[in-house]
Amino acid sequence: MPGHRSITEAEKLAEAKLGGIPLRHDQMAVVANIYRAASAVRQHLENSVLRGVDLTWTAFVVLWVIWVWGESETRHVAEEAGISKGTLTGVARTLERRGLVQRADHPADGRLVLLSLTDQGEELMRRVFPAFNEEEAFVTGQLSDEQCGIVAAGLRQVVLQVEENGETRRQALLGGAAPAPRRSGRRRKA
Amino acid sequence: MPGHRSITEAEKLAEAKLGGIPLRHDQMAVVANIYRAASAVRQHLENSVLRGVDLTWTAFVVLWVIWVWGESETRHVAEEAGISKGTLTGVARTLERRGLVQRADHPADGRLVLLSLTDQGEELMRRVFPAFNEEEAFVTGQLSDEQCGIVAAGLRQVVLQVEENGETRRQALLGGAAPAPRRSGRRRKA
DNA sequence: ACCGTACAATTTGGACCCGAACGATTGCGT
DNA sequence: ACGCAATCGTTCGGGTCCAAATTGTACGGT
Repeated sequence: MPGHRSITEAEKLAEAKLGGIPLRHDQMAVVANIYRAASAVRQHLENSVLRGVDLTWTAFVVLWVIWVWGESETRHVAEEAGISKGTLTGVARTLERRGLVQRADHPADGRLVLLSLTDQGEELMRRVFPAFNEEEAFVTGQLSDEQCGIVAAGLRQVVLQVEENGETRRQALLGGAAPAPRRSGRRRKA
Repeated sequence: MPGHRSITEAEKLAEAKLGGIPLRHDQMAVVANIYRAASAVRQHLENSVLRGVDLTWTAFVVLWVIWVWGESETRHVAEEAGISKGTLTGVARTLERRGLVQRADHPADGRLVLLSLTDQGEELMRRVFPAFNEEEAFVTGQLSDEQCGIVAAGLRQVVLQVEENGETRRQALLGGAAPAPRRSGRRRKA
C-alpha cells in the first residue's frame, strides 16, 4: 500500500515531535484521508466532465441543487450546496450571465430571491449529470457496493456529529470568550 | 447495517428527473458525503482552534507539512499539502510575512527554494497541533477506532484509484481530443 | 563558450470563499 | 400607527485556488 505509507510515516514523525503526548492516530487518519479524497475526487471531476462544459465544482453543485429541488430561495441553495450566502451571490451571478440560471422576486416576501434553471440550464444538467455519476462510479471503483454503503454511513456520522454538536463544542472550547474575529474580512466603516 | 438512507430524497428526485437511466446510488452517496464531511470538518477546525491563532486550513496544512518533514523544497510542500505550486507561493508569502516561515536558497541548485519554520512557527505548531488533533477526535467521535480504520481505508482506496488510474481514465474520456482549457485563468497574450 | 531542452518558482487572471457590514423588508409588540 | 429587532440578499475586504504564461537556473551536447 504505497499511499498508506506516507501518511503513517508523517504520523510517526509528528508523534516524535510531540514527545510523550499521545495522538489519536485513527481519528487523524480519517480526517487526513477525507480531505485527500475530497481533493482527488473534485480534481478528477473538474478535469474530466466539468471542464468540457466549463463548470467549476461549485458551479455544478449549485446547478445540481436547483435542478433537483426546483425553484428555490437562495439561502436554501447556499445551505444545500455547502457555501456561504455571500459566495452564492457571486456564483449565481456567473451562472446567470451564462444563461443557465434565472432569478425572480418572491411574490410575497420582498427580501427573498428565487433561483431556477433556464431551459438551457435544464438541458445542460440532463446531459452532464449522467456523465458525472459515471465518474462517481469510477472514483469509487475499488470499493464494492457494500463498502460504499459503509464508508458513506461513516462519513454521515462525521457530518452529523459536527452539525449537531459542533456549535456546543466550539462554545465550550472558547469558554465564553469572544469568538475572535477573522483577521481578513470587511471592517466597520467608521 | 444500521442507519440507512437519509440523503436518498435528493437521489430519488434526481432519478425521477432522469427518467429511466439507472443511477449508481451507493457511489453517488460516497462522493456526496466525502465532500460534505470535508467541508464540515474544515469549517469546524477553522472556527475552533484555527480561528484563535488566525490560520486558515490551508495555511495550517502547509505549516504542518514543513513542521513534520523539516526544511523542504517548495514543490514537495505543495505536493504534500495538496495544493498547486502557484497557490503555495502565495500562502508561503503570507506565512513569511507573519514570521512563521522562512525561505532559503538551495545550496547546490539555484532553481530551488527551501521552506522551514521559524522558532516562532515551531512554537506555534507545538502549541496548536495537540488542540487540532483533539478536534479531529471530536469530529470522529461517533465512530469507534475500528470504524475509523475502515473508513480511512476506504477513502484511501478512492485516493489511490484517482491517483493511479485517473489520468488514463481522463484520456479515454476525451478520446484524444484537446483537453479544453479553463474559461477562467490566464490567457495567451496575443 | 554557446546552444537548446528541462525543470524550478513566480506572476497573472478569473473565479471562488468566508464572514462582517450593510441596506431593504418583514412582522411582532406596543 | 409605529418603532425596532430579526432576517433576507448583497457588498466588500482579505485571502485561497488553479493553470497558463513567464522568468530564471541547470546541464547536456556541441
